[in-house]
Amino acid sequence: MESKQLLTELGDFFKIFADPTRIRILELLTDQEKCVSEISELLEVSQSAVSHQLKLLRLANVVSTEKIGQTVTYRLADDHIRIIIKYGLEHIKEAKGEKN
Amino acid sequence: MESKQLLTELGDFFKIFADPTRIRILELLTDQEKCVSEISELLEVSQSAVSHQLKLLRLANVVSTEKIGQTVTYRLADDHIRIIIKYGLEHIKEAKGEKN
DNA sequence: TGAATATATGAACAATTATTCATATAATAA
DNA sequence: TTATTATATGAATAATTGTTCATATATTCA
Repeated sequence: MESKQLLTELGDFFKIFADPTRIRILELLTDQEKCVSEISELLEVSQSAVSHQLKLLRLANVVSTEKIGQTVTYRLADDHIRIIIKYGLEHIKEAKGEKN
Repeated sequence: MESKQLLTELGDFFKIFADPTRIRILELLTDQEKCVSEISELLEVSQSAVSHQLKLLRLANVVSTEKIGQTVTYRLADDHIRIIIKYGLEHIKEAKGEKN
């Protein structure tokens, strides 16, 4: 059994995925890195809201950034993120399937 | 790109993991099924709080139950849950390691 | 039937959080 | 330098949520 503190940190980590805007950003970054304005336009979420959420993603080590000129490019930090999203999607798709 | 609605459902799915009590319950059930009172005692969380959280876990298809007599046994619904917890733990342990 | 045990649940309060709005910072172009 | 563009951020409001307390339901035992 892992320590209570570590599991609380794990809960905090999963909070990152527990918001529609953030999970949409992460899924968008699964295939390709993108800059803030692209994310904002593709998801139809205000630039401010996107920046706020990207900050949380960055603080959680879930995305990394690269600044070139005025634009900041965001990408997934590592493959754990891809895998977690993948298995989450599989689970809910299966759960949906089993309802029929 | 997955649909906005599906990704919102995915966000809701991850909310399940985004609470210290729930993630501790899930980690506890990783190795062995347990009944409500065992969970309550092992985690030192009130029976009421545990039952409330177990209900959410059940509604999200994350655990399944079996009632025998007065006791209700809870277990993880499928291996996706184990895998998601596993990769989550790996991610935060690595992130910790990289700080040093 | 009545008492005891295991689990579930409704209501309410406290705490957390996502967005908007306004504005700040930084980089480029004119 | 001034204007423009890209991104970041502080404050405030609205909405969501986890726990506690009290109580309900269900099962077993005497």
